[in-house]
Amino acid sequence: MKVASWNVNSLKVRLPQLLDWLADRQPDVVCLQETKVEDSVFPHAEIEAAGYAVAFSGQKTYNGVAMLSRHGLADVVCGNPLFPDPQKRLIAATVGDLRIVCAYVPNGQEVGSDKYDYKLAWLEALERWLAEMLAAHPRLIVTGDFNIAPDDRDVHNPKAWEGKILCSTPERAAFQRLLGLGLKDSFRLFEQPEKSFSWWDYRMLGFQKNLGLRIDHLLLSDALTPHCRASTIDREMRKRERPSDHAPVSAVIEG
DNA sequence: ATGGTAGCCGCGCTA
Repeated sequence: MKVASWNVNSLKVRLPQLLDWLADRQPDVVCLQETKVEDSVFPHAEIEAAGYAVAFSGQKTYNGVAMLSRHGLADVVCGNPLFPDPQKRLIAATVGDLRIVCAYVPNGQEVGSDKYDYKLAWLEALERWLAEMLAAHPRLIVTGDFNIAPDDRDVHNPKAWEGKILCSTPERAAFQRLLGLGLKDSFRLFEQPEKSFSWWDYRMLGFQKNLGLRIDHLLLSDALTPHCRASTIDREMRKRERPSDHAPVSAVIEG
């Protein structure tokens, strides 16, 4: 099972790239963030024609998540029942014997802002929800755009980013509390190249200069980590014309 | 302290 996550930054713009990428990489499950599309106009027919079942929870302009699966989707839940939120940032579903959560964690904008407080409250509620979920579903994957670079290895210039949004101590502590529930960052189960990032600002030639952060993650429950064979970042899509600012990430689970 | 780019909407807001 190859499970992937990609912040597409507008599914309308990126649909042709998504379809290309599905055909090329053949993932079994794909979690999408920042679809920015209302459910009534979600391009489900094109995705189904590519061989995927799809569930989605979107809104106009901002946010929006979706899950694609070549093996069906069961028990779809949109949003965190412990945190009523008009912003469409969470979708969960079961594929075979895996429970999968697709998350678009709030960006937070700036440390100390209202949006930052919302981010921390949102993460606290996510932690409580995942604690319940792990008890019911030991084979759990939590993936998406976390908008948190877990440590300095995940930042192109740790000094410049110290204490800043996506890198602040409270955000990193919230990420560690998620791991403390019994989840592991699949990327760090393996030896990885230095300066591996999943997001690069569109500005200042960020990608060309590799001025990135690793903020997109695949977390695996402790029951799944022994079955993980690989966890990688696919930089190819970021090299395309009119790319998303995020690269897809994926993990391979066997057995 | 600000700007640079992208997407969307509607000429600013969010990332």
